[in-house]
Formats: sequence, structure tokens, C-alpha cells
Amino acid sequence: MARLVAERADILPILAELFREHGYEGASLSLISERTGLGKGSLYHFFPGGKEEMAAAVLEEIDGWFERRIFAPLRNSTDAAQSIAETLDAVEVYFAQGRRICLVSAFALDHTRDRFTAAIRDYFIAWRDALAAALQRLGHAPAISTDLAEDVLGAIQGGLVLARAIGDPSAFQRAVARSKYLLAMPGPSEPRCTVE
Amino acid sequence: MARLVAERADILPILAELFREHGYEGASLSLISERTGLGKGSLYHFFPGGKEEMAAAVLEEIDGWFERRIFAPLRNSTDAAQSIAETLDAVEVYFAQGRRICLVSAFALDHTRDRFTAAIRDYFIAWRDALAAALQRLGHAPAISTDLAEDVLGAIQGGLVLARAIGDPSAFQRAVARSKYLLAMPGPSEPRCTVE
DNA sequence: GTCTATAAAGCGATAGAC
DNA sequence: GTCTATCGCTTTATAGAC
Repeated sequence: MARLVAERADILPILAELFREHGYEGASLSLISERTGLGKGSLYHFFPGGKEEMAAAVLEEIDGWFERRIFAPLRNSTDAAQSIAETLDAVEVYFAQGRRICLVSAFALDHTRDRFTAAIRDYFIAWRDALAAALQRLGHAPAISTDLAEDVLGAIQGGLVLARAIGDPSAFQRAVARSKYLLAMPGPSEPRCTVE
Repeated sequence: MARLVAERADILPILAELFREHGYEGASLSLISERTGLGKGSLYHFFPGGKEEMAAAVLEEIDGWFERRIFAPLRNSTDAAQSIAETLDAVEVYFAQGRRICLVSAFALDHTRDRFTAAIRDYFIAWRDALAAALQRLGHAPAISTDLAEDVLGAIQGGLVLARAIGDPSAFQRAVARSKYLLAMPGPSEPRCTVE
């Protein structure tokens, strides 16, 4: 039986966009109240812990989305190459081809990091290790796989930063394209643009 | 004749560290007053425009440092390969081997970006174009040079994000090492980890 | 479950004495 | 040039009516 009124889950995407646009400090309760259409009383009903609980819930939802759509496929798919290509496509769509920033990165650079240290760290480590697992199934050595995965994660995050900074989403798109090319090298004996 | 009291220039490094630690919003005037040892009256004497002028002055100082130590050598040195290697070393030191974030990136991801759009964009474009100019002197084609420079910038910024996020500065150090390796390829005919 | 009113604290910024 | 006191505003959070 569908409810007409907002549920807690319905609020999360709005909160996520507000934190993306304005940052943790900048997303004030009055702004949140305005954009969700809920009074402060209702907001504190759904999130008794206030803004910190809202941000934690958003981070948890983001982590859940990546776990289902990115991390699990990378870890478990039978076709590692295909899962790598598909998840890179999904990432490109998720970040709106470079027009949407990574909230976890934004929190990491902000002093907001101190509030959510574990969630931020776990997100990137899960991503790196899932990608490294797929690369190992492609035949790469464990150490090389982790290094390569970290390289790609950095390129993606750096691409998002540059895209936002210079106002050109194509900087992110090129970073993803380069990552696809880099990861398309199938074997462990191929030359790599990295050092030990 | 050396002055004993603080000059405006002496305040800027303290402001920079405060903005790095706490972000633009988080660095309150009372915190700034405490860390600089100056009352609000003195702060407004040096920066009549308040906190926005303080942040603008910090960004200008950062840009000046990079212009002198990174951009100009990349553009003008006779030995392009040497200037690339030396400026990468300088960048590694500047960011304290991954323990110090890039304030320009942090502002870019925050909604603080809207206040300093031009300064943020110009910083990254100047860096990219200076590095691309050095790569052209190494024999790379213009389009490849810009793409390669953007690649390296993204790797550096992504490395800083990852280092801060996972609490491991070596993620940044590896990104710089990979960039050195990538840029050490001298000629335009060498294989590249990128796509057009 | 939603609202308004309000509390308590912190904010950026200003005024004016010294 | 530096200080303290204070203004006006916004913030998060709570209380209590409905």
C-alpha cells in the first residue's frame, strides 16, 4: 500500500543533492526545510540526531548504491572484463558525465571528514578492493591489481575535481575514457603506466 | 627595517592552514582571531572585505607561489624534462607528501566555488597549460600534450583526495610517482595510457 | 506526523575608545 | 593599529499545540 506522504527514504535524495550543492555546513536546516517541504519538527522526527544523522544516512545510502551496483558486480561477476566496463559506464552515469561531484570526496576534503572518517575511508577502500579483485581475475598480480585500482579511482576523483574546477565536464569524461583504455589491457605482462 | 608586529603577509599562511583544516565556512572569525592572535578590529583593518577578502588573498598567494615555482619553470625552462621532474618534486613537497590537501580543490568541491569561480579555474588551467607547454617542447603534439597534462593534474588531485579519504598519504605519493613515470616517456611516438 | 514559536548559541561585521 | 562591546542575523535544536 503506497503512502502519499514522504517517507524517510524519499528525503534522502533531496538531502544528498543539497549537501552536494552547498556542503555540510552550507546546507542549513531552513534550506533543507524549504527544499523538502517539511517543517523542522518533521525533519527531527525522521532524523532525531539532526543534520549529522541526515548526512550519515545520505552517506549510507550512497554506500548502499555503490555496493549493489558497483562493488558487488566487480567482486562476483563471472566476466571480470565485462563488469569493469559496465561499472565504469554506471559510474559515468552516476556522476552525470562530470556535472555531479562525489559527495564522499567533498566531505573528505572538508573538515566534515572528522565526523564521518570511517564511512569515507570504507567507501574508497571497498571500491578499490572490489576493482582490484576483478583485475586479479583478469590475471593481474595482487599488488599490481591494487595499485592499478587505486590509479583508476584517483583518476576518477581527480577528473571530477577538475571538471568542477574548470567548469568543463569533459575533463571527467576523458578521465573515465582513459581508465577504460588502461583497464582494457587484459594480461599481467602488458606494459603499465605505473611504478611499483 | 624589520617590523615586530604582524604584517598582512604574515597572516596569510595562518589563514591558509585554517581554511585547509576547517573549510571556508568552518574557519570562523573567532577561530581566525584566536590563531592569529589578532582581534577582529585588526583583522578588519588588514582585510576590510572580511572573510571573503581573506580567502581571496590566500588564493592569490597560492597562485603566486605556483606561478613562480611551478608554472613559470614549466613554461620557460630550457630543459623541459628537467623542469617537469623538478616541479613534480616541488609539488610533492608542497603537499607535504600527501598530508596536506589542495585548498583550491577543496574550494572547488565546496559551494565556496561560487565565490571564487575565476580564481579556481585559472589556477588549474594555468597549471595544465604550463605543463602542456613543457610537454610540447619534449616533442609531443599540442593535443596530446594538453590531454597528458590534464591526466597528470587529475592524478595529483585524485591522489590528494584518496590520501585524505583513506588516511594514507602514500596514495598521493604513488600518484606522483606514476606521473613521473608517465611523463618520463620522451617522444611523441611512445605508447600512451590515454585515448583521444 | 506536522506545524509554529522560541530558546540558546554562534556567526560576520561594525562602532568607537584608546 | 589594536582592542572590547555590541549589533543584527542565522544557526541548530527543542517545546508544545494540533
